[in-house]
Amino acid sequence: MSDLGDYLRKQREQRRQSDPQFSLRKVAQRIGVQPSYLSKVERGSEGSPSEETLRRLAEDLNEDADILLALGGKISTDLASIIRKRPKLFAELIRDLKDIPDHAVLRIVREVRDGNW
Amino acid sequence: MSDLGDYLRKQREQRRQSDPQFSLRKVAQRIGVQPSYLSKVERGSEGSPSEETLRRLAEDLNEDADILLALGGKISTDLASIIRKRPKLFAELIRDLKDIPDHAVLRIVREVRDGNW
DNA sequence: TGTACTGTGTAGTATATACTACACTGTCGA
DNA sequence: TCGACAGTGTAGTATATACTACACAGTACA
Repeated sequence: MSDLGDYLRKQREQRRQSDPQFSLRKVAQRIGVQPSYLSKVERGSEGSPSEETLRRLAEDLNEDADILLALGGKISTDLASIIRKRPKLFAELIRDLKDIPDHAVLRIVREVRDGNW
Repeated sequence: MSDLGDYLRKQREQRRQSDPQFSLRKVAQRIGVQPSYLSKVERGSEGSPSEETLRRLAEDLNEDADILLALGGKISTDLASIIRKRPKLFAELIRDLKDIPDHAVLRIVREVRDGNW
């Protein structure tokens, strides 16, 4: 039911196979939430955690924060703030890139990185 | 104090000079909010209106919705959803574009549009 | 067999969001 | 001077968000 929940449980269980420190309760304690809450999040019977909590989860599970945030229906505030500074420009770009395949977008990323602009 | 409020008031007042239908009360009625609420929004003594309300405002004032949303601290849900579908890719791209000047970003937009990818 | 874990269910809560309802005051033209 | 506008101030509200607190049942191992 919940993409985020399924993903989190899968990753945590995997980690848990080689390290008992990745029980639900231990993770919950490390990231600073109640185990019952994390349990509900993993089973999708709760809305998405806050950005802060998702970031702590990402760090603890060694996952990419942007991915967890996306699965939780959020966008990193630093990205949002970059976009908000030039809303028309980024709106145009992002909508244009909507249907462009990954490899082509990656080529643009590489071009930008190389300074070919 | 409020960028959004200042902007809205300025645009509305300007429109009002040539068309009395742009009084605060008239606009409020057309977009479906109480005049007192719009008044507070324009003076920045209220948080940002919802995306829906900002969109109606943009339409009524003939302004760009992405700009009003940005001033209101929001990002269009359609953009957010495009990003969330490929979070790593877009996160990387957007962070890389953070300090790239407008004209260079525009060149990329044009390239994408021309299919040079 | 007990104690030390595991995950889960139920109920409640503080804070924020996005407004409404209504009364009030001021201005301006007829 | 009055009626129809204009904008504003105060108070209240429904809903969502992001959790907590605590009790409970099952499993394992010493």
